Amino acid sequence: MKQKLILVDHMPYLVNRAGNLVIQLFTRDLAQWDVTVPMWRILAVLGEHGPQRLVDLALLTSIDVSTLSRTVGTMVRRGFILRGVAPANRREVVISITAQGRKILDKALPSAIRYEQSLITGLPKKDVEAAKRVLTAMFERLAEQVGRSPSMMEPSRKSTSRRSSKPQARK
Amino acid sequence: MKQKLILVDHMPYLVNRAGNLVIQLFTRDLAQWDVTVPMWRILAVLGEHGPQRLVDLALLTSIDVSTLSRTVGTMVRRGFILRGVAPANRREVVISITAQGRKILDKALPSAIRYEQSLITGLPKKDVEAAKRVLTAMFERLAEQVGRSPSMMEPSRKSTSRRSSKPQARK
DNA sequence: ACCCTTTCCTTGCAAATGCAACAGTTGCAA
DNA sequence: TTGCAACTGTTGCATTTGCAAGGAAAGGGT
Repeated sequence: MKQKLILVDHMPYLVNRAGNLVIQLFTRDLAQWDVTVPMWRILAVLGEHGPQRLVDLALLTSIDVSTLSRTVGTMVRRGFILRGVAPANRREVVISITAQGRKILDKALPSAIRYEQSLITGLPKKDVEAAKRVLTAMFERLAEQVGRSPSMMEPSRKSTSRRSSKPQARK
Repeated sequence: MKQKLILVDHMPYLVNRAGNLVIQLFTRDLAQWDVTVPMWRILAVLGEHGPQRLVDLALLTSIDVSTLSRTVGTMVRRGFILRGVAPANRREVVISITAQGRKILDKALPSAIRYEQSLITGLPKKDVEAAKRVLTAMFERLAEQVGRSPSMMEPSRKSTSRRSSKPQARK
């Protein structure tokens, strides 16, 4: 029997297309403060949790470490944040928000809240809550899996011939 | 008074991070068929709705037309789909699935369904349904707005002086 | 019939992004 | 102490992706 699949009812599709659009418009929204979404997230996290190492920032913002490294660079240059070295561990970098960064954060924050509102107003509160639960659950579930192919870091085994299950698909 | 914002409760963040991860793992999953996510969507849509013009395909898959054009190119080269010219309107391109494409679709389809299952099993059905409603609603709401600066896709209103509020943010 | 506008697709291009490779540190066990 | 393994961050690089420009075709009014 031939199975069927309705794309507009397929969770992966729904989540991804919504996610893309959400980012896209939020980006525009933030543009008025001359801030990108990654920057915004960094500021928000620093404001919420205080100074962070790069790795932790990566976890808290869901931004790749390499991307983060670069973004942090430009933010430092702009005076939004500081990049210091941890005294106890010289390989660690400690990112903290500056007064100027805080100012930007405070200006952009209402905008972010308004944006979220614009997304969910009119929808049943119950549904929105449920959606948040589902999204969080899915994310956690996936985050757990995500480390299982790209570069495996399993127990003792080290740099063996890492199998390449690259998403690659030839042109 | 200083407002606060908990990132992990912020809908834009939740949707986007989930969306990114969902795509990422789905990409890996599809790699075994040597198919990318955009390709998968194209196949799924063609299988569900039959032959389509490029523009319509763009709407149905939420893929940018330019990206679509290229992806279609590689898929044609691989024999998954056909790109013909509409007899009635020579500027229109009509994309249709081939037997080989159908075969790929049929092979990848169970994988897609399984993947969706892996995302939502264990979660309350009510919540999942609610999540789908919310995601759809948000998307539609955003899609309506998205045409207000970049390149609008509404059938009715024509192209006026599209103002450019680029997401640009200097380095 | 002609011109101007709109539609549809393709292509150029630049920004974003994720992975791999690297280099500097630290931790730990022999 | 020495040496290897793990951790942290940066950079190179290739891929992806969305916007803008371009060109061909169709529509519509005069």
